[in-house]
Amino acid sequence: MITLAEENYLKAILKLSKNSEDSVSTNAIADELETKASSVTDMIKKLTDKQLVDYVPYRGVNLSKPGLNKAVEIVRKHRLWEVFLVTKLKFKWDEVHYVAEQLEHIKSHKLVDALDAYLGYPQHDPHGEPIPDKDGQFPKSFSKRLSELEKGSSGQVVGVSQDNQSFLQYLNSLKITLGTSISVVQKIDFDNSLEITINNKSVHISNDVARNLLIKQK
Amino acid sequence: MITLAEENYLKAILKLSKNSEDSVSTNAIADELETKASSVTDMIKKLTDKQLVDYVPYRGVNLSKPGLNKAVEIVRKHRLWEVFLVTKLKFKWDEVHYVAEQLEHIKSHKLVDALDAYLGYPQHDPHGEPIPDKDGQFPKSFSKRLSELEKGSSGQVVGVSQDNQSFLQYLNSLKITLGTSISVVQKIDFDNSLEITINNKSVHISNDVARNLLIKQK
DNA sequence: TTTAAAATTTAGGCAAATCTAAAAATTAAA
DNA sequence: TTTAATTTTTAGATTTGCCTAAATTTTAAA
Repeated sequence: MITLAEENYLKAILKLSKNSEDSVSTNAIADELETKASSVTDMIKKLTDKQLVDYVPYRGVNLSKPGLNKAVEIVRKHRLWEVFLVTKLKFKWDEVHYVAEQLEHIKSHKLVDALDAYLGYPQHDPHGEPIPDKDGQFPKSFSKRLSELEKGSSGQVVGVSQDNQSFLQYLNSLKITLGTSISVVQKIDFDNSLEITINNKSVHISNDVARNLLIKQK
Repeated sequence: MITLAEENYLKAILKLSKNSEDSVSTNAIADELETKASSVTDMIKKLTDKQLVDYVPYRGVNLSKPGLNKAVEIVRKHRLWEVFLVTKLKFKWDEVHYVAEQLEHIKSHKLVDALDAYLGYPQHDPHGEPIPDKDGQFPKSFSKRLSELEKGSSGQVVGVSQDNQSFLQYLNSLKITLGTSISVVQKIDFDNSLEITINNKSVHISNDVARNLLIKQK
């Protein structure tokens, strides 16, 4: 049996793996889970024993095949529940994260598949993030990060790659939501920040924000 | 904060309280939760410290006001989720218990209330058990236990007061489900078992079964 | 009412998941 | 390339929830 704490570690390692090719460091996991590096080392040993990760001391961890499957399954559950909360229970897109964090740990394959069917096999969650299918396959994406767009180009927001509440609330304050049209007016080399236009209004955003906005170009 | 284990204890104590007026004994809780009496004593001390139960050593426990509220809230969540699973996700009435046991611990008042509204404020779960409202009030019941019916009287099954899988599967095998008409042909004093008629077929059932079948008389 | 049986609590331990402080290994800087 | 800073691991504790075995209290039986 895999414990709740173990599931959270697997999910964190998956998330951090997506940021780079390298192995995931102990400190990065500690930051992500708001815990101490020594606790992470302890847990990684347990996950190694269960063959859910591959681990070289001082060199970081990678998810094993079964570990990756498990992590993807948790992401699938999290995002399906988010769809449920927004489309059926009328939650706002910045209110769902905390509850989905709990619901993602409910154990029942039948439940997940029934929920998926009930929701009409959605491919994206309310933040535009892709939902893996029953076999762990992610839908193909045609979006780019806003930070990757050239000066002068434009497109529509189709998702975010981070769903914490403060980020989403900041987007709300900028009047950025799914479907918003954005054009890149200026790219500032110094700090990789951007001057963009939203509804004919000019706004300056940091690279941190631009990197987490997914854009589909026409 | 109240832990998962504590919630399960409160729920067990509430369930056992309904069987009699007396305080709930350590052993009864141990049986209900399939744990040891010594573990129960430990936990009861913690619940006493948190003022969720009143406890007299060697004499048993009772839920305090806040403990009762908490327990009723858990029952409410359990039963609402059961309704969701059966009416929306098309689970069978004997498949929902295990999943609802997990879902009942999800923490979010907004979620419970939104779910309640989404389901149309149901008053009974798929087993016919009453669902307390937001304020913890149970709907009035007009049903009796089958074991309380007189010889010769009859009525319809409107619920069960136990939802474990083996019981529900036994009912299925007897072709007893919600709405089934039952008449009491004979009451056997010796063991309080019953001779009953279901769809013109005569069946013998134990008191254990009769006590957990809720009947509405015409 | 004394004694035997049953129920309950206490004592001492264990595993999971966390922590702090100290030691070891790696990386970066002089 | 040696040293200093940073990262990671180890050692030793703590809390929660559970266990077994022994002691205590209550209940039932003789």
